[in-house]
Amino acid sequence: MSAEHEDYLVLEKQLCFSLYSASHKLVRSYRLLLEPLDLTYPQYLAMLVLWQQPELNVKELGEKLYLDSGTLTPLLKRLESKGLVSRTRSVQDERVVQIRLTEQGKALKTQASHIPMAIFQQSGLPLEQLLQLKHSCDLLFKQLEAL
Amino acid sequence: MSAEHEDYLVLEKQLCFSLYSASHKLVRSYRLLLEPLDLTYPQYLAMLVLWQQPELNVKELGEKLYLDSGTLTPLLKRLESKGLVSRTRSVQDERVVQIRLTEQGKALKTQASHIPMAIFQQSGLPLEQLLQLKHSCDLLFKQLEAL
DNA sequence: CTCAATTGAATTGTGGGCAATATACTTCAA
DNA sequence: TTGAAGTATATTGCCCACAATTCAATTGAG
Repeated sequence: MSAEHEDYLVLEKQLCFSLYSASHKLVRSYRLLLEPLDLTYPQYLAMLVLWQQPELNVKELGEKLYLDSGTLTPLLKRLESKGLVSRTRSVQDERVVQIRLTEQGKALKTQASHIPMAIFQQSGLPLEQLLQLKHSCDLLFKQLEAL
Repeated sequence: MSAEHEDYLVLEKQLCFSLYSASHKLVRSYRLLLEPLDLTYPQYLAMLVLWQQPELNVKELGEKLYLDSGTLTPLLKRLESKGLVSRTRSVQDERVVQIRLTEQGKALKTQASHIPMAIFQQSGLPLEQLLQLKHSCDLLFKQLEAL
């Protein structure tokens, strides 16, 4: 192993660890904000999609969130048990499960409206830097996707 | 709820989701590279620390990785069962568990030496942008930490 | 010196992620 | 029309993440 390569095996120098840690820290920051809504961060992400499109199936939701049914099925069952969504098999194609926002689920949007701004303020970073960070993350995602 | 605030409740506009998705995608990208080493990404992170500092206790490791004993104890037991580390209670203070790299654990570093470069190439982004991304992630982490 | 407070690790319980597999349903071509 | 291939969801099993709790060991104030 060359000394040159060895240098890269240092935790503090790795972008990946920074991204990994920042992502977990962010999820932890959401925890307090989401506690009053009784949602976890992945559940909140699912609700974000449903607030835009109140009815879609598991596959469509998975494509938006980049998550598979092994993750979504139990998550959606938990949302269902809280009365926020309904899960019903499609009549046309019985393989498909339609997810629908309930009235209670729709109502929750009001309580969530302050969250994006709250997180923005907690980040303490200028908007421009956050937008650039988002852009780089999106680009990185697409590059790794393409492989 | 103002329409202004409502606009922010859109998945695609959220930095947090971009960061979250990029982080998961990155971990998935490591999976193939780490498979020959029989390591998961969090296990690889622990090994990175140990390759720099072959002996430290659980608390010290947790401080470096921002993980607690609830995560590390089972992870370290798995590394132990693979013969990569040893776990022994300190004689001076029996509350402390010392983690030590085994010879096999040290030897694994050679097989890992190409990984940082491989990931860099897979990212397809210029070094400068990656460094800037890392810097923003580190800054975001510190800001959220400070609350 | 003693006992209350603190500390380090482990355990428990809940909730993601995700690969692999299973199952039921649908489609399509021979 | 039938059987093979493809599709949508669910299940299982393993691993991480973390809050809350427990427990033993240590420390320190009085």
